[in-house]
Amino acid sequence: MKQNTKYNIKSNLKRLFTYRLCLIGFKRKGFDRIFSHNLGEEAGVTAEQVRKDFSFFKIRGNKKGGYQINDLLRAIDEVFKYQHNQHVVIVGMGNIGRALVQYKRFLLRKMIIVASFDIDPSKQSRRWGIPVLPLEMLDDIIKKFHVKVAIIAVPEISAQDVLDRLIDLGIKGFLNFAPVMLKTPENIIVNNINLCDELESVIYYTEKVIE
Amino acid sequence: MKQNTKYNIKSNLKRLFTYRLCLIGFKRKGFDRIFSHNLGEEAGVTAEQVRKDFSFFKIRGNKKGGYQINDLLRAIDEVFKYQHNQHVVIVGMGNIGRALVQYKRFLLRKMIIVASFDIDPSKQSRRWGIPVLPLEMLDDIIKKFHVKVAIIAVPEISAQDVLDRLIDLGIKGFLNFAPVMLKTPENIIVNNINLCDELESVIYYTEKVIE
DNA sequence: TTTTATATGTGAATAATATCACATATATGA
DNA sequence: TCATATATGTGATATTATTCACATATAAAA
Repeated sequence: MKQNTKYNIKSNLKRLFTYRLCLIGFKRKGFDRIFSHNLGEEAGVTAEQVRKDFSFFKIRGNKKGGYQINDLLRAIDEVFKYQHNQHVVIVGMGNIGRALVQYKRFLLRKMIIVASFDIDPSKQSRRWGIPVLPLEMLDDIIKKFHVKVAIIAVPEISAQDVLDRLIDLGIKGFLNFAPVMLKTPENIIVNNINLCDELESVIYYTEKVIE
Repeated sequence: MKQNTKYNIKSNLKRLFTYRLCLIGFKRKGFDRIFSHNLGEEAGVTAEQVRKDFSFFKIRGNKKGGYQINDLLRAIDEVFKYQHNQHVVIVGMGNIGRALVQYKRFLLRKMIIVASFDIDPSKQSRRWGIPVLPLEMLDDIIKKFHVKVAIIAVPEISAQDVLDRLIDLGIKGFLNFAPVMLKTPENIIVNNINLCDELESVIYYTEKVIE
């Protein structure tokens, strides 16, 4: 299995996120135990799929007794190495960037946006809770907070430049909102989110179902 | 192939988006013809994959001559039925909602956010270009603009209620940013975007590569 | 015009993923 | 405590997705 730039989140990992979401829902409803059957139904997969996935990630339940929800959540957190906080920087303070720095949920999962960056001096204030800094300060911040992951929310025209620069400064993983295929060396992870594509595919399938 | 709620974008459709992105890039660089080999390299897949995908979507090239980029782009647009504008509503004017209504790129793909909605009366102004309306007006707008697709950007606690209400009003497809598994009847499409999951999976793979 | 080199398009082969089926362990109730 | 019903965990099987391999068409060159 080649670890490469051109890269999709493995579907079993994706399902693990879904399971977590479902488990949190079940917990909220007062359950503390769950069976693969219930979880599968909620997550939209078969019970066997759930068990196979758990098996893959070395998560084990009790024969006949199912799974303790708290155990499962802890085990899933374990997969994501939840012990320590993760520092993240974000480059580009446009619409998307501003939304993300204010997105509180990252904190609940111990992902901390330590600073944001923009070339536009007029944006360089503390208006949005965390500092908006000039790109010259990337090096300092990345070193100071041991940042390994960055969010790219710049216009597509400058995305490749920003990426190259961040890789030089030691960033290994990217969440990219710019609609371009970024070129990277081996062992650099880029997860692209293309909002247009996401909306468009909804429209595509909606029309497919309707007709 | 069961069309269901619990639902992932087919990977060949996803690749079609990637191809488009690459093609736009090639075009910008001055190319007007492309071979499956080039496109595959750029998109991070094999040339055979490119051809199989095109074949699946009934997109055909010229033996020996490759593909005209403009033809390809037109054919891809055809897959997405690009002739007419698509009206979309968005519910929830928090961080994410506000970013999306200002996101210009939707327009380039003829996806038009015709109105946004929020229960908070203090948000009900025209501050962000399009009107922010109370939810009571959903029915009017959906009828007036023949809306079939909605973006849900409300807190998770109210997402299911909003979804149910929108389904009642005839919405068939959803782009959902609330981190919950929404329950829907058959033939309703929900595409979930979970920003925490996306960032977290970058971190996951980044740590995997590093170690 | 004819030749030739080369890119497409697609069945066949392979690989990856998901489901089935059942042996095993154990929670539950008698 | 013991019997039993039932949920897990996982090899075997089926399905789906990708790659291989090559016949075919044709753009480009002679």
